[in-house]
Amino acid sequence: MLLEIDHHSGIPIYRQVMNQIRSQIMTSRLTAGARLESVRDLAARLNVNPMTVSKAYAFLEAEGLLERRRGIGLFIARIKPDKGRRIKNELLESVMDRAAMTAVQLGVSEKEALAFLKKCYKTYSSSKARQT
Amino acid sequence: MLLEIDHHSGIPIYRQVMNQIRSQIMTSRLTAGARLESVRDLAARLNVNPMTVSKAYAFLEAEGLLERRRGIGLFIARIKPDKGRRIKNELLESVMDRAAMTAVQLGVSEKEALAFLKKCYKTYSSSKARQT
Amino acid sequence: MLLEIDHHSGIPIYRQVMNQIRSQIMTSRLTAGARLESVRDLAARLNVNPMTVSKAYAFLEAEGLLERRRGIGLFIARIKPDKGRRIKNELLESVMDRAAMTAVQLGVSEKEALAFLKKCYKTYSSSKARQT
Amino acid sequence: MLLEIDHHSGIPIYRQVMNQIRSQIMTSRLTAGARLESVRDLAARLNVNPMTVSKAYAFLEAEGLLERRRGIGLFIARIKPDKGRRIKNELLESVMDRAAMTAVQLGVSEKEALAFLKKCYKTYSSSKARQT
DNA sequence: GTGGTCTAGACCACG
DNA sequence: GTGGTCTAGACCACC
Repeated sequence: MLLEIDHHSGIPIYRQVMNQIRSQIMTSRLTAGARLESVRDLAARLNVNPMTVSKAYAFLEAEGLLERRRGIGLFIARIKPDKGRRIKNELLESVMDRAAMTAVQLGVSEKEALAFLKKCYKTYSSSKARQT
Repeated sequence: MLLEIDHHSGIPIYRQVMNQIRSQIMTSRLTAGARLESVRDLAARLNVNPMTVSKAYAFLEAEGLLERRRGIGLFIARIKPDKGRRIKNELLESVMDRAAMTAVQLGVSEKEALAFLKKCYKTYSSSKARQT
Repeated sequence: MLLEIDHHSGIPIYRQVMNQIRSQIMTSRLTAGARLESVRDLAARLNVNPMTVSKAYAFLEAEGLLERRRGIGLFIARIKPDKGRRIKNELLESVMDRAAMTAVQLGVSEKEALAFLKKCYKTYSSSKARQT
Repeated sequence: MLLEIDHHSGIPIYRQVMNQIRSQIMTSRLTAGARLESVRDLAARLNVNPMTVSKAYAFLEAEGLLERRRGIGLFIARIKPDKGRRIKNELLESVMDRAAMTAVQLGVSEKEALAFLKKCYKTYSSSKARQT
């Protein structure tokens, strides 16, 4: 599992872990039934405290994205497509909402705003291509 | 000066104050040379701690958007059109960047992402009442 | 706020805290907008580590039952009646389901099962009356 | 012996094994004197760790429901009708107690609680296939 | 003052 | 081996 932690971003580590795992599930890079790296292993790999990883896993479990099998490990839950779409929309909405709000406040026209997003999108999709 | 604080947004209050003042400067609703409300007055009016307002003012001063005239008060700084555009772009870029990143991570197509932003934009441009 | 912790029940303390707060919200003993006891205060009162209380609060916040106001404290969220009812049903269903399952497995008739529940219900509702 | 394990239920596997065997004894599907499957055979058949089965057997033996005959195997113990009824009652009481407590805490009326249990009972008595 | 995050280390239940 | 819980104590941001 590819995870990248930025210790200087100001975003809590456990949140970064949550976001990245959630996004990998949403984009089917992690599929239902797959086993997650163990808490200890991931913690060692990321060089953080096991409790930090455990916290991320616990919240994702509360969200219904992960399932525990006692004494064995944590697995990606099989979720209904419905729910998947809803989570996706919520995530997208929150960020788009914020972008739109800022644009309007700055007096940026709709056209400009869209152009800006387009530019940023291209940057990310190409950088992702490189990673893959 | 019209300012609205949302105690439930999770965004630090001093940030909300900063964002709204900055956006009013950028959109010329506050013009160079105008005097700002005193820390105590604004704090009383918004029903927040004076330190919170003071902090917002201090950061805006550091950004060069406000000018402190000792013993008199704070005023909107004259900024070069160049700088104005740069600030605007920075603000816009940060939110758009985040939006694009999320969209890409979620596997949302460029087209979808743009449509989503468009929808949110319309919401905000029509109801400008709710500002953060 | 009345909270009782049983250190010997085997149920994690943070779960006990969650359950009791959730139930108090559901039964309107804690009403929307009310401020919760601070993490440190509650921890001191229950004689547990502050992180344990914090954990309970964090999960309830993730459930949407609590709201944070930065630097001020945690408050009961205003939730839609809809959502309240759904949560109530989920809680009730899980426990009734288990009871029914056990009864069926033990070969207990429906009539007997209902009579048994009735008896237990009376015990609890009267003991609650005494507490109030 | 028919046993079904649900790896997703969150209930410890050894508990599931215990519950099902106990319920089969209580409902005379397993009768006194019958020999139990060996730990290794049952473990292989359920595809679980032998220690898990062994643990379940050990607890049932401690409860007096099983008898160990050295070098031969485990057998269903002869239990007095009295004791059988007591065990049955204990099991039933624990779940009903919990159900009643939850209902009272949630402010659910006795009538509602009974109706809810009735509904769940019917679900289980019709589809006995899924046992825990 | 408030809550949030992280660490280090102990102990437990489960398989 | 797995994850879960709890503690004690440090540090941070916000008000």
